[in-house]
Amino acid sequence: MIDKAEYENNTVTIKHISDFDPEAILFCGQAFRWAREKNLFRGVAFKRVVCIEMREGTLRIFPASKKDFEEIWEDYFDLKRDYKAVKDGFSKDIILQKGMEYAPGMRVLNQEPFETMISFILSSNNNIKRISGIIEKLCMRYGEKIDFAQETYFAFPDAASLADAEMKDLMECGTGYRARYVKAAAQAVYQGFNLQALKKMPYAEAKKELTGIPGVGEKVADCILLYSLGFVQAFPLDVWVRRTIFNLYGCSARNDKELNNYICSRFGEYAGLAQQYLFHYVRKNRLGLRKEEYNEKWL
DNA sequence: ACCCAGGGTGACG
DNA sequence: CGTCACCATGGG
Repeated sequence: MIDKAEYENNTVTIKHISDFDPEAILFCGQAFRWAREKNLFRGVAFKRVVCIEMREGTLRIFPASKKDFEEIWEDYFDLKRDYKAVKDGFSKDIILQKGMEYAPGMRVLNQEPFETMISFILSSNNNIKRISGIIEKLCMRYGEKIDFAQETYFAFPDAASLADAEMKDLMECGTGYRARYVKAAAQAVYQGFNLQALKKMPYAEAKKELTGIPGVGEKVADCILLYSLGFVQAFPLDVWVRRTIFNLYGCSARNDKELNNYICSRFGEYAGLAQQYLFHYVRKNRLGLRKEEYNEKWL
């Protein structure tokens, strides 16, 4: 848990925060709209620009009022969750232990559902650097202007503006063959598909609803569920995590059903958080590319 | 010239 | 149900 927050000069200050590593949290591939300037991290979310700074165990969030913190950032940064307890539950897993050791301050954000949906539709068969670039161009073309510190930023576009977008313009942003998915998904939301309502459904049902949207398959659905709808059991299976499960864990599942059972029984109700430690760890260290590599390199 | 990147879709068996 | 070519685009 965290110490009580203090509010002063439009800045929220939280002392003695142990499980919070901005670099890991913001650049592990779950969010795409953060930038770093030395020790300062600046991001755009909820149509605002916000900065965070970690110094000697103290986290500062600004500009942010008490109201902003309680209504937005406390949940966005998942500050109500006890990550120590979560990590204790994972401590018997020797591979996961390495992941938690590599980034003890990893957290899973709770982002805006529509932004998360579009962002991960764009992630398919793509890489993180390029995804960020595409999203930035979409924001510049379709997002609301935000003036902050003598500079102009752009909010993530709402469903209406992307639903009305011309394919040619979407392509110019670099979306490639995913342009039609972006437009169709935005149209679905604009015409009433209620992302927030998924929060109240069981995991399987919410996932089924999401996979009905063009460009959203199993993996992207799990990303939306985990990163924006509070389903911490959702376990996005990308190429890295898949390699990890088979090459490092030695899973021998023959199909998706067996694989899901393996993950569920192995990682439990917080599987999605485990996934985040694993993904960051193996991707940054380029582990699990082939069988037995883990043992060769680390044991 | 190839291969890969936080995959999804549609066709085919 | 499982497999597979194809899909834009940029970087190695």
